Amino acid sequence: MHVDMNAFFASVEQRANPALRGRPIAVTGSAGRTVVTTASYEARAFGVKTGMNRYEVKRLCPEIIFVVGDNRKYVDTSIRIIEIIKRYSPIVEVYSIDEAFVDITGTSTLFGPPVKMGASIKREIKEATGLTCSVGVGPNKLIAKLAGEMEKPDGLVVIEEHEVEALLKELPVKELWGIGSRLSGHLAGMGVRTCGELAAFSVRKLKNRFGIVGERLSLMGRGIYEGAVVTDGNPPQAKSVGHSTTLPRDISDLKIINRYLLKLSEMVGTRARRHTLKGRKVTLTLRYSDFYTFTRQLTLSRRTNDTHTVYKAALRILSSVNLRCAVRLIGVTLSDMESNGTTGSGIEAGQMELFGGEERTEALLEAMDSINSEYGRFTLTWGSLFADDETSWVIAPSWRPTGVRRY
DNA sequence: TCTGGGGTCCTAGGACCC
DNA sequence: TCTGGGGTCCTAGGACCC
Repeated sequence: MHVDMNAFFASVEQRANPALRGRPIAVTGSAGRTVVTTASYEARAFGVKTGMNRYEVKRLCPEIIFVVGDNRKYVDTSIRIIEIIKRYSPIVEVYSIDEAFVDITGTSTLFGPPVKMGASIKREIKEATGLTCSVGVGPNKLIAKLAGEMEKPDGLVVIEEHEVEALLKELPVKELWGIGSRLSGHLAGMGVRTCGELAAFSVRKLKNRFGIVGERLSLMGRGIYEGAVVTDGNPPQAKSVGHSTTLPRDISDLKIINRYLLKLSEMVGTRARRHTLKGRKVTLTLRYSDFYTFTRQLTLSRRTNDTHTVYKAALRILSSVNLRCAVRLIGVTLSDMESNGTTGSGIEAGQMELFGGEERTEALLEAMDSINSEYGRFTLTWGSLFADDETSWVIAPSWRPTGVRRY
């Protein structure tokens, strides 16, 4: 079963503020250069979509109401919804803040057939939060997800195994979860437009063209999908932790860029430490004013989650880049993670501080983290960040209230 | 005053080693 | 009568997702 909240952020805002109900609203971040994270159904009627900037939206829908997103509200709501879902099955994959897969194989003796169970979940969520969702049921995650997409908002669709083939026959491949615009474009170039055509197409040719993905594509065309519903581990293991930000304006001044690097490194370090994760690879992402985006990566000698070790690595990478023009976006990511452990500065032996520098660093970061977790982030921070200008903290729809991306 | 932010997985080429 | 074959690690980029 797939449970997908309808226009989640926008619906939460409309619940919280009656003046927004029935009106076209768009939830955005707070920064000047922001985009729509969710549009209400009233706004969607005008063609407003996720990812649009303010000007596009305004052009399509002059009466649009922009609402700056409020992460706290979405997280609280999401947690309540997940609690409800978990009453129906222990196997719940929290796929994003507003979406979950549930393995309901064998729950029918407890909750009746899927239709009944789906209706019951929908009712409980509605009662607890006032929000609607779309529920899809199928023989696997791919089909359940597809079923969920078929009726929005407030849908409930069950697809039986024997219905799959007929259903997919004329369905454009792009509608399948995992086939995006690029893949569907390539497939179209090969004369494959529908799932039926995909299923009938030569597996050998697909493999030649797409490698490992080709084989999966062929199965997907037939509605076959092996991926299991994976309950979040405890603790869940993140593969990478990163933060990036689009600057209020394009910047060439290295001093300012460095300050952002420190800030981003601190955010990455804090989050990694909270999950007791350490990483060996530091990636710097830059986007130029012309939107050209690229990454540069560096492997450390030891894993770390220390803010300054990450920061120094990011600085080192930056110094190896010849900036071609002004920078629009900066990102820092820590990857190649391993759980366990404390802070560990991971600096080279030659630079190793004497007299327990590492322990001091750890103690310092621990103290900072605990203060900031109690009083809010950046309550206590590095002196060079004092001059910082406003930055927005947008929540991504993929952000998870629990598990890997928990703050 | 165009175009956010957080992830995962896969590929491909080069360095280096035996 | 040119220059194998196996492997690992590292980096960069691209596709996909919400």
